[in-house]
Amino acid sequence: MSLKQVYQKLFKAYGPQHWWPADSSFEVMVGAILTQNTAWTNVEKAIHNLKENNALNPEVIVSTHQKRLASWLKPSGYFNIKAKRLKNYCYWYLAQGGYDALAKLSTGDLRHEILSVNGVGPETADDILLYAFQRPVFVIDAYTRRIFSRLDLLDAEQGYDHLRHHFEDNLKKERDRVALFNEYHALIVIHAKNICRKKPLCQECFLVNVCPYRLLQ
DNA sequence: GTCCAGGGTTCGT
DNA sequence: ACGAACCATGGA
Repeated sequence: MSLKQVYQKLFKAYGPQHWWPADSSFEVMVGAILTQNTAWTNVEKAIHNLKENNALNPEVIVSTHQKRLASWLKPSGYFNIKAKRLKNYCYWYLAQGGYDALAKLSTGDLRHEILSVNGVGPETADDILLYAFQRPVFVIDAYTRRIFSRLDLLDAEQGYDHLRHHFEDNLKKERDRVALFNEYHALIVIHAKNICRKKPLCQECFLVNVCPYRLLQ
């Protein structure tokens, strides 16, 4: 089975996911940082708090005391470290001249820049590149490793960039890779969280043939 | 009560 | 290279 075929099966099974849910590109970036190692429903509460305090913009975030910012982020967990990371990101974001200035950079340069922010690692950076800057980068997360290694479509022990390039190169010829990668990552996540968790047969990976739901056969 | 989320990133060893 | 630390919230 090819990566393209897996995508087609996922799309047929679940349909379009309309990611990333947000009112602005900045909200996408904030969400990408806050969702590190935490459930999305909790991130929504934290973003709600920011909106309620008119703080969903980089200027307010950099000028808000970390303790106060952390109190708004509390529902998303790791609030102290995330307050720090969010401020780091916003300080960098403003120093770079904001969205329009950053959007002028090549994808490679932009990725390198984003990764220079303390608290932003490869997955968060790629979320931002793909969902906020519409760049054709493939996001690798724990689900991607688990599902595709179970299918023997990748080696889970490989490093992040190796796996990312594996997907990007394999899908190089596809049209509109931004839309494709956008939907693909969302489908992987939705598939992983929705199906088979209670079923022993497909606890590790829901894409194998034994999956009782048979969604992907 | 236990487990697990769109579970990642940094820092110390 | 590997483990530890960071953390809230609710549904299964």
